[in-house]
Amino acid sequence: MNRVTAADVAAAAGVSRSTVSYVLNGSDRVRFPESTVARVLEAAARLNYTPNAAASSLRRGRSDVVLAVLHDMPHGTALGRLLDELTAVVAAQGRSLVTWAAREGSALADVLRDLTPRVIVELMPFGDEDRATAAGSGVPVLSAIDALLDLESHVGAAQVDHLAGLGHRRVGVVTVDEPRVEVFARARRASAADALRRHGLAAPPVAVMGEAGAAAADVLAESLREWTRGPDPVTAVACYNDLFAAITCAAAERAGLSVPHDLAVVGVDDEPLGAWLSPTLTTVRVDLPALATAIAAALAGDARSRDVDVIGEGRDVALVVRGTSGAPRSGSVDQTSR
Amino acid sequence: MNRVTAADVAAAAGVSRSTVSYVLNGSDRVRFPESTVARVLEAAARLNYTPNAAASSLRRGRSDVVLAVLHDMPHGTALGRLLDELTAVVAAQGRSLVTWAAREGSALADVLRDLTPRVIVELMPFGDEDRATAAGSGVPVLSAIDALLDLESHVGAAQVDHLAGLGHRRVGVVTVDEPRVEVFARARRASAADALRRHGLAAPPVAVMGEAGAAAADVLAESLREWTRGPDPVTAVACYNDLFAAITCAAAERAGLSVPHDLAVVGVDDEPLGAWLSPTLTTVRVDLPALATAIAAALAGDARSRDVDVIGEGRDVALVVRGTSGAPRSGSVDQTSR
DNA sequence: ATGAAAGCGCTAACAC
DNA sequence: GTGTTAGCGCTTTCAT
Repeated sequence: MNRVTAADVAAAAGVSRSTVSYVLNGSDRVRFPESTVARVLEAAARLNYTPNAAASSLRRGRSDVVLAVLHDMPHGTALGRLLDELTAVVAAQGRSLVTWAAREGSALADVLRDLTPRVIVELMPFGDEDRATAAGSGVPVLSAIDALLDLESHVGAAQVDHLAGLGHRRVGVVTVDEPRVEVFARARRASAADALRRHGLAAPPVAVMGEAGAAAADVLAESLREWTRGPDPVTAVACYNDLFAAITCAAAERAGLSVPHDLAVVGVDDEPLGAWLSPTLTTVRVDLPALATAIAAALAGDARSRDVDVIGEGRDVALVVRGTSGAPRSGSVDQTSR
Repeated sequence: MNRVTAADVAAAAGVSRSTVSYVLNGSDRVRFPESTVARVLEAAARLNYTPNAAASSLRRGRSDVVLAVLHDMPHGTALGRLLDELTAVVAAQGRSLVTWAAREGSALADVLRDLTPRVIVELMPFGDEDRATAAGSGVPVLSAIDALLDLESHVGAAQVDHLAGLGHRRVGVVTVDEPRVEVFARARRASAADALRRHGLAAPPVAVMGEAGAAAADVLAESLREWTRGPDPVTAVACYNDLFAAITCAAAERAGLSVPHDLAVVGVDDEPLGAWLSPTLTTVRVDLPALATAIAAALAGDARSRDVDVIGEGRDVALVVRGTSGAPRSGSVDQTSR
């Protein structure tokens, strides 16, 4: 099947190629009589004409493709929700959002050889090389990193506010050691630590987890035993995400701690499965649709050559209170009254 | 910043535009002296030259973009694994895989106006409209649907084989009513039913679930009570995926059934969180990397204008045996001996 | 109101 | 070996 070009449509409609272009692009500059428009439209439909995207972007000097870049980190459902929403709002702008997952060994330069997007949306922090590529390519980069970090900075706070509100005085932090999410993990635990300070509580003990493999719970159980020993035991844990919250619950059981009575656990991301753990998982849900909208708005404002930072709103973080969090058992040791 | 073109590089290197093109594309037809090559490469690097993808695909008459199409169904981590792997193998072919999520209201035609991929990979069944668009666009479609269905047809069988092997004689099925995954859900439950027949067991009672909302477990608990009533109770359940398996476990508890003693439960997808449920979730893991490789191989064979079906291999399905599955309690009622 | 014509940046056949 | 040249299909200015 030979591709149908505008010339074919023009011939079929008995007009020139430029008329076809005008009619199809609905230029405001020129108005064509109904009959001409109808003839062109009919011919285009009959021949199943699809404009050549490459020719069109070459001539216009720009494309209507928006490229969202993330990496191959096994991500939960949260990022999927963000991408779905982003796809929709970008589509509403008459552009197309496609996603590309960077991997160890694959460079942004590769995809930019095959595709010149109108703008690149940075959803995961670029490495130095990719950053240089993006900068040199002349394609504007819309970075969502600051917005994401802003959101993250409320995540740990939401966890701690909830736990402190329940009366917990010693809170531990379970974080993850994984380079690709390091920046987010750091933001989450930093905001948790900040919140603890704000509540006048001690700095948290931190357990840094590697792979979420089978041994993870044993390792963590050891930390929990240590944290809960002594006169001033940890009674609550703020976890990096729901997966590690689930592991923490399993670790608690192995350490002989009952959740939530001996230990309250709070995750992040509101994974669907978390609602069906027993006890059901208390978690922090981030409002990704709102972030998608913010990104889309920045996109509409059309970052020229300078990067644009989306400013997320702090309240786009909501606690989902379920079974793994409750008040500490009969007050802390240092509260002898009552 | 004005875009650097091949002409700029040519001027800087003191050669013609075609030489630049030849050198950069490494044509086999012509061989240039080291010095020329070096000069061109140096100039390109120094000017930070990026070829214009649109011009290049326009001229070549094709692009090196592969477009993977799926829909906005909230998918688990399994599909993410598939996409990551696919991105990698496609990159190894010197092409770029980008992903586009179709949504209610957004059409494939929209993205094809902004992007002309070399081939479209159909990961979720197209609707009639998108199928027509794809066909009319002249872009070959590589459908992974048949391969996915082939895989699915082994999923239910793997669940049932495991359960029958443990001695279960009455097995129920929990499936989902969601148009976007209907074809896969049907394949899973059909293969479970087939397997039961093969084992000489009765056709399964089927619970069709809607949303995985809070009420889901109550609804399902009612079904479980019914199934386990009477002389020939259901002792095991094959679930659509891990989420519904978790809901089934919760429902079992509400129905006063102990998992796995009164009821064995098997999921699908090997969601990371499933390993931390209690009891830990037995599940079926599908070998997506193998599927990605198969798709990539078909891609390399370069579907001309006809669609190509990837043939998946049945053994790319593996049972992950964990805590929710065990032998039925002291044999079935009809096994009076022993 | 419509058409002719000039490229967008690149590739590749062909000439020198 | 290297340069010249002719478009790929489209948009858009400028004539008519």
